[in-house]
Formats: sequence, C-alpha cells, structure tokens
Amino acid sequence: MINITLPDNTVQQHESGITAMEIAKKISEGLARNIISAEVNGEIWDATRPINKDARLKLLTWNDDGGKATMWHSSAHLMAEAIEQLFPGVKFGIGPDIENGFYYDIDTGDRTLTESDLVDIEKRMIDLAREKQQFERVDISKPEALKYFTEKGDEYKIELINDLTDGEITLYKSGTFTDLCRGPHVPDTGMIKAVKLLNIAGAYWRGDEKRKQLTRIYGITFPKKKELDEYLLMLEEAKKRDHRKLGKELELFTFSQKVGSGLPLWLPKGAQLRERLEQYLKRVQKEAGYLPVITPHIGNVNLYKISGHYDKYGQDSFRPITTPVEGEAFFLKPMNCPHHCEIFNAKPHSYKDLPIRYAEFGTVYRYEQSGELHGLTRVRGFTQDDAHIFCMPDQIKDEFKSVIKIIMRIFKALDFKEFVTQISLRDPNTPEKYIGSDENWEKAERAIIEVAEEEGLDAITEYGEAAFYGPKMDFMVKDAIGRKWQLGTIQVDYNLPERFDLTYTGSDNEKHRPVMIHRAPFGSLERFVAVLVEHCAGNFPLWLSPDQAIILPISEKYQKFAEKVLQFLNNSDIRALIDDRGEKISRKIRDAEVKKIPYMLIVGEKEESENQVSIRKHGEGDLGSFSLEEFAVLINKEVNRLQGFEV
RNA sequence: GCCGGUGUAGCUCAGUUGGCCAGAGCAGCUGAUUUGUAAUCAGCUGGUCGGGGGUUCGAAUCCCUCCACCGGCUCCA
Repeated sequence: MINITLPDNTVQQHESGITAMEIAKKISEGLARNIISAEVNGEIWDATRPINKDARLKLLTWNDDGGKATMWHSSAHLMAEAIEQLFPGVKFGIGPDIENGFYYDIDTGDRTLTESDLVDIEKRMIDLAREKQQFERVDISKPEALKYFTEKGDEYKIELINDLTDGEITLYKSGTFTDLCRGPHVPDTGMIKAVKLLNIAGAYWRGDEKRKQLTRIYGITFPKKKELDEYLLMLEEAKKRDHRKLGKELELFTFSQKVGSGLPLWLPKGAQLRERLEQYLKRVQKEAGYLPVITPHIGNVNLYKISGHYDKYGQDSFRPITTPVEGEAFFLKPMNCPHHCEIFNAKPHSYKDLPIRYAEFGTVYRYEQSGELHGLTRVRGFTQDDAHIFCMPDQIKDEFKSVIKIIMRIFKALDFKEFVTQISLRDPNTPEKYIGSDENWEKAERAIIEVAEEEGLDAITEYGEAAFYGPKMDFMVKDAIGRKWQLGTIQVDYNLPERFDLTYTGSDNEKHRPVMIHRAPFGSLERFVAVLVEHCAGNFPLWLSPDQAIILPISEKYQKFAEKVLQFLNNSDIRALIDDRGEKISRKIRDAEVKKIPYMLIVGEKEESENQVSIRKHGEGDLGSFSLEEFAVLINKEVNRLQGFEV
C-alpha cells in the first residue's frame, strides 16, 4: 500500500500502481470525466500513469494551468498526426505547449504550407479527436529510439535523442503518430472539442539562424466550442487596442515611406502627450537630485571604440558619416552613455560630490533589421529617458533602490499593475559575448540580486539577457496581444568607468574608480507610449490626454458663451476646444466619444442663463450641471491625484 | 536578415475566369438645416490600383523585381 496526500492534506491509502484517474473515479465520476493530468510530487504526469510510491497528488483539470498545458501539448501531437496523414513524409522538430496554445515546427520538404492548408488540418484534427485516441507511453532505449527515427528518416528527432540520456527516453503513441516525448498527455483526444490554427511562420531549427528554417504552426484548442469563440472574440477586441491602429485614429503618430521605415513622425497630439510624460519625469527627477545634460546626435567613431560598442555593434550600425576634408568618421549616436562619461570627465570629482546623476532625453539611432521594425515599439530612431549615475561602490544599492522607486511611481501613476521584473544576467556558456572582468561582473550581479531581495521584488532571473557590459534589472510589460516588451531598465556597469578612466578623489586623497548605473524608467518614449496606448485603449489618464474637454454648443446661438467657457478653462490650465460645427448635439457627442475626449461640456440656453456647463464624461454619460469653478476644481484635483503629486 | 502573407481615395473595404471612362461608406469641401446627450439632408472633390519591368490587341487582375506593412523566427548597446 502507498500513501497518497491530496491538496487538502488528507491522506488516502491505495494499492501501489494505482493511477490518478482511478483515484479521481473514487471521488466522483464527474471529476474523472474532467481530469486531464495530475501533479505527482510536483511533476505533471499522465492521469493513467501508475503511481508506485507515496506521493502528493493534485488532480489537474482545464481550470489548472498544468491541465491546460497538458491539453495543448497533446493538441500539438494531434496536429502532427493530422499533418503527417495529410502530407506524408514531413519531418518534425519540436512541438511544445506555450502560454496560449501550442505550436509544432515542421520540415515540409519541397512543399509550402499556406493558410488554406490550416483549414484542412483543423478538420482532420477534429476527426482524429473524435476517435478518442489514447496516448500510450513507451519506455525505450536510446539505440532503439535512434533506430526508430532513423528508419522514419527524421533527422531532427535523432539530433534531440542524441542529447538525451539512455534510460530516460520515452515515446508517446496516439493513433498513427509516434513522437519522442516525455509527456504527459490527456487520457484521450476526445477532450479536445474545438481547434483553431492561428498562424503559420518560419522558425529556425533550435533557434539558430545559421540552421534550417522550419515551418511553425501555432494553434490553440479548447474543451468547449464556446470557449474557443470567446477566445477569438477576445483576440478581436485586443486588436482594437493595437497602438498602431489607435495611433492613427487618435492622430498621435505616423510613418512615411519617404522619411524612412522605423522613423516615427509625432503628430501634434502625440507630441503633446509625449511632452507631458517628459515634463512629469523631469519633475520627479529634479526631486531625486538629477542634473540635466545635453549631448549631440553624433559622436566620433573613436568614442565608441573606447566604449566597446564599436567592436560589438560597429558592423550592425548605420555606416559612419565622414567630414569632407579630413575624413573624420562619426556615428549617429546609438546610446548616450559614452557622452555622459565625458561630461563626468570634464572636471575632477571628489567623493563628496558623489553620487552624480546626469539625465538627458537623448535621441538615439540604431540600425534594426528590417523584419524587426514594429510600430512604435521597435524603431530606428527613438528617445531614451536616459540617466547615468556615477557613484562609489557602497552607494550602488541605495541608488539602485531610488531608481526602482521612480519606476514604481511611474507605473503607479499610469496604472501599470501587471509587469514582470526580470534580473538579466550573463549566460555562463558564452563568456565571449561580454566585456570586463569576472570579478566586476560578479560584484554587479550580486548587487542587483541583493537589491531585488531587500526590496522584496518578485523577480524572475534570465541568463544570457544581460547587456554586454553589465547585468540589468528590466521591467517588462505586455502589449494588447500578449507580446512582452522591455520598458524600464537599470544596469550596473563597472566597465565604462574603466574604459573612460573615470576617477574621483577619495577621503584618503587617492584616485578611485566610480561605478556607473545606467537607467531609463520609460526605456524609450516611443515604446512607452505604444504600451501606454494599448494599456488604456487610447483612454488616457486626464493629465496626459491631449484634449481634456470639448465644449459642445447646442447651436450657433451659444457660440459666444462657449468661447467664454473656453477662455475660463484656458485660464484654469485645462486643455479644451469648441466643436462649432453646425451639427446636432447628438452628432457632436458621438464624434467626441469616438475621439475619446475625457469631458464633454454641453452648453445651451439653460447653461448660459445659469452660467453653468452640463458635463458628460467619456464612456460614462451625463453627470449633470456644474458651475465652471466646480468643473475646474474637479479636473485639477483629478490631474494631481493621478500624477501622484500632492494637491 | 530569414519564412509566409498583404498592398485599390485620408480611413475601412468592393472589384466575377484579364475586357467599355475603377466603385461604396466614412472623412474633406460647398450649400441647406440651428438642433438638448453616440451619426440631419443634398451636391461636389479626391485614386498613374505600392514603385519599376515584362506577357498580352488589352493588366488593379498573370509573371519578374524592388519597397513598405502584417504574423512569426533571429537580433535588440
């Protein structure tokens, strides 16, 4: 007999070899029907896999992430089976479950799969699912596994097997498809009731651009048709929040082929929005002791040779521009840090001066591969809210923490609740990608890890995500359709101070090396605005909204009064305009709603006689009549509250 | 950069197997209407069908090429 501990800590005694499915049946038939897989001592197993020793058991259904993962992983197998039947001879790479669904990488040989093939594959998947195919788990020796896939002619699986240890290799068979797989899988494919293959894309084998590109098909499945419909509807809704669409509709920014791809043009409303973000951060930074600096848009190539950026990115940059007579070469500035180092070097520093914090909204230009450009989130010219903090080693943690405070303040002011804090460290397997001594790297990495712990940040750690000169703490936010973007970043750097020979005089009257912290709370204004637009679906918080109120006269008779109201609002620092078209009030309201203007002020006979305005709030409706003074107080209170400043 | 897809007016889209001057709605302009909480009516303007080349008696429709954009991959100082 073995002891099975359930999540509520009750312990059941069972025969050795019992399965999660059998245990579920004893609890209830309904549960047994819904069970997808089971967590056994923290590992996800097939519900039908025998348990031979004491275990903690959690039964997983569609309501558990682990259950969804199992179902989607099985769906990948189901799709592979369908594809193999429809297109015999294709070879398979990997086919995992992902956050929302699954994919499979396929080598289709000479054939090219297109969107229209997806429909056929979906149909076949549904047919196969209805057969209620069971997954059979087979332990297999390494030589046998190699023999099987050699005979099948699938070199990708052979490569995968060669990296595995003999004795730990399993195959899963379902229907006509057999795959190298560690599982787990659904009890049978009948649970998969709704299938949608979402898109088709190229993907390099093992993520290596030097290797063959396979065809990747992304899909998602559900246990109920209704859930699929809801998911597709949700995707449609998300697309409406896309900053590229809203940016056009709300006249925030545009691109021009004549100007060049990846070079955003900020329209007046977008420029105003961006300026407000800059003003806000300048105010916060002034309080935090930052000093403004300004540097040019180009820099001598030698500057970047000293910083190390030339070696790392010189070939992947815009070509240098040269002076016509002397032939001196200059790069468009791809980052601000080397310039700021030279500002630090402009005069000698005492330890008493530190930390010194130089801040600049610095516009930089980077050559991004054409296929990488993406709206405002990935562009070739952008403005960083950059600053570099030069400090003594024992000041690093405090400075780092005060930067975190600024980032949290901004995220709070803009209601960014869902972000991921990521500690980006070196990849220990590729030391050639990084500059600087191991000792300095370890110091820098340790500082970041300790700060995260001391601040109680729930951070994930990613190896290989560090900058080439130092580790980072990055703040990631998702866009409307779930893509993750890095916004804020804080980086500890021991390297540039050495390369630029930065020094300060310590209390011992000796020269010492400062440490540099690179930081950008927004990251880039372009990307930040993009994510902000998607986050609020274009309904900006009042303090950022390009137009805060629109005055809607009932008819031309009230134009004079409308102008009086406008003047009052302007004097009260409220951004407003008048819709003086000869349209009906309902039309003016509709247009103002579509433009997402926060407040509509309706003025007619009643309002004029009582010197009031009738307020309608965007998305909410009529709030009733108020005096102008009351409205101004209302607005200014809301603006200050949202920005996190004292009223 | 790579794989696949798309490209018709400022925007959203129609344009049958290549065939008469390329269409609609919205926006814009002009006029009428002077309006009470999400679209008043009428008229008009606007496109070398992404650029270039080719096939053809004839190309928005077929082919080649370049560009841009979209979905991924790779990359992201």
